[in-house]
Amino acid sequence: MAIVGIKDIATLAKVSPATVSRVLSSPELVSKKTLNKVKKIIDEMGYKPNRIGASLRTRKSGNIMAIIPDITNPVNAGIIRAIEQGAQSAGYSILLGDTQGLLERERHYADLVTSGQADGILLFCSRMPFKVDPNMPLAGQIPPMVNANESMDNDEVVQVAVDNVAAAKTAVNYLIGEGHKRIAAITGPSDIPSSNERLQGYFDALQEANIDIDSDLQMAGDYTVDSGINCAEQLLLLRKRPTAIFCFNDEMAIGVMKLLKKQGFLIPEDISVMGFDDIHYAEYVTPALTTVHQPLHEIGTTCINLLLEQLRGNYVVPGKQFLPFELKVRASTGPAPIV
Amino acid sequence: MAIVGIKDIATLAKVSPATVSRVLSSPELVSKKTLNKVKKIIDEMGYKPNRIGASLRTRKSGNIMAIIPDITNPVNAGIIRAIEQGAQSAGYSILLGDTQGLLERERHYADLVTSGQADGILLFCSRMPFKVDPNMPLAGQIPPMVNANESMDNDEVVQVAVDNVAAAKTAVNYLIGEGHKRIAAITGPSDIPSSNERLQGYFDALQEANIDIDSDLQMAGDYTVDSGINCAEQLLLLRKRPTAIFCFNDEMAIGVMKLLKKQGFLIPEDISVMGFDDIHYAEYVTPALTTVHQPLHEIGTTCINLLLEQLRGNYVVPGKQFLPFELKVRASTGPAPIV
DNA sequence: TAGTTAGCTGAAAACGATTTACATGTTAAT
DNA sequence: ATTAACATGTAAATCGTTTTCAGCTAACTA
Repeated sequence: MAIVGIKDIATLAKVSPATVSRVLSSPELVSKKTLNKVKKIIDEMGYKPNRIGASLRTRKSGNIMAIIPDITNPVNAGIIRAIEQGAQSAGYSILLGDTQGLLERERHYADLVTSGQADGILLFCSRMPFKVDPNMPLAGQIPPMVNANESMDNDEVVQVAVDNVAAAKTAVNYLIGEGHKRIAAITGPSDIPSSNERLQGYFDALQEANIDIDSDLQMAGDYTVDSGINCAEQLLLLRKRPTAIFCFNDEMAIGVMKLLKKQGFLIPEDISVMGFDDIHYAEYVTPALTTVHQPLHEIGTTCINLLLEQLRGNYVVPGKQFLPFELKVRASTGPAPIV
Repeated sequence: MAIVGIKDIATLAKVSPATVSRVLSSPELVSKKTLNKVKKIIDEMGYKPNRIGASLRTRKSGNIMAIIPDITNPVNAGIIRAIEQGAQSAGYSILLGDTQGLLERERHYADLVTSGQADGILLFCSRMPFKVDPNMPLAGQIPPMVNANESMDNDEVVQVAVDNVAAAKTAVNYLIGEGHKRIAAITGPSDIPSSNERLQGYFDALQEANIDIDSDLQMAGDYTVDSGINCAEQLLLLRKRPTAIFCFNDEMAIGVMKLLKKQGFLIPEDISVMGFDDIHYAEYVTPALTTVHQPLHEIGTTCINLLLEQLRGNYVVPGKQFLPFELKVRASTGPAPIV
């Protein structure tokens, strides 16, 4: 493809390659006359500078590596979309790595930075993909990086997310406010920080309201619709059923609703269902799902901006940066049934 | 980061850089003894070859550019996921370009190939992002490319998709078989090939069944939930309402169902609703949506395989390659109401 | 023993840009 | 006329690999 190089342009324009390079990257150093002459030739020949050559010299690839556990998850897709926009308008391209939760693949993709293919990392997982010496300050040991959504257990990392503890607490408080006392929680996998944080919020809310914690009401799901169904089944089998079910994501809430409807339960008259994430479809299931809204676009732009800032060589203060969540009350929750 | 280079390894191992390179890429050319010695040093030093340097020399970037109109569309996300898997196991990384339907951005991303950043293109849009001379054979004018889903109007391009005409025809035939005679169609944007193909299938089915085509029953949506709602509103205002509504994607079908339920219509007793795509959530709306299933994973793997084949330098026969669709009959469709 | 051959290895030239250091030419000031 | 300052342009080094070509050694053949 790239049959025409900077030397060809230089020859045709009767200048040196250096001048052509300057025309492209620092035009203010070139006289108007030569500038136009060279630009014209570049246009005529349809010359596109070879980025690889430039990268080698400048040690910048112009790429950003995004490492995501699952791109089909609408939460991730929404964030990625915003990120991609921000990256593109700063002249960066996004390298996408879908890891399916495998550490091995997280490492593989992280290595692309080490090997010069990318200049920074957006990490949507909770594990550190680089070998680091815990006794040394982290800065300097890893490339520019922002950790999003699933937060890493490391204060020195720049992190962006919703305050899962507070968000879950808000959700449960709302249910308590509706008179619910037996509130079940369907969690995500126990090794996922977001799930544990939400569980913490759930505990906090119950404790503050002096409601006893009943471990029968905590079910471990895995963020899939099917696991929502399974957990709901278990909950319905209990002698003392919950009057509300708080699912740690919308997918599981959808599963729960599916089962409840199948068994003839009325939502929310018999049992209230609360989700988390506010995915696009939450609004369109029946009844519309009450859930905690995550500001996907804002998360995305915050991530990319924090990363770009680092790439510009500026200091970014590490630690968690929380973005505002919002409780979306819809039709799947209501007052606790009167016994 | 990449503080240690091939020369450092060479020096440490007391061999030449050439030998180190051979250890990495053609170990069979190196004696066992040197091989082990060099490998050990590489390991110790945690050396990762700089891909940019290698790319410059080999003229291969190891990247594949995927150009998608919208990553938040579950259909695209599903396909991308399969693609990403296939690419990674062949040693390629995916560069993601979300264009939001803008030709300008399609071009921008396509240029990444021209500038050496990527070796091939996966194109999910229907416009040719390269300047081509229509009088010359296409091969040789463009880089390795596969066009997916939204088919380009060009026989010389390698294309992968579901046969939209046949799929839509199957869907409508099913409705006709259920006794429907007034079948509405809510299309996508008129400049999107997939929508026009589905419309063709709709026409074909009606014609074969000798059902008059009523242009009042064709509404132009834009593949969003809201447009489904709007179009459905228009349809309900008609003097002679349809007994079935065929939406050209599931999103719009979800919108239609939302409005129908709000207005108190029974689905499918009063009006049947049919979707297209079979997105994950189609199964979980109420009533579960009858729709045409697209084999996302298969589309993805076929795409990437056809591209990899080209990247290996092998000839791939151009033209459309159809993948099998499947009509998923669920609860949103049923027999036409008796008048 | 000399001549091949096979198997390894190293030196050096790419790849395509950027950038530093320097040269040239022009203008203005002394 | 001399010099300084500035504008503009050039040559050459550089980035980190791969790969060609040639050279060396050791083993094999005649």
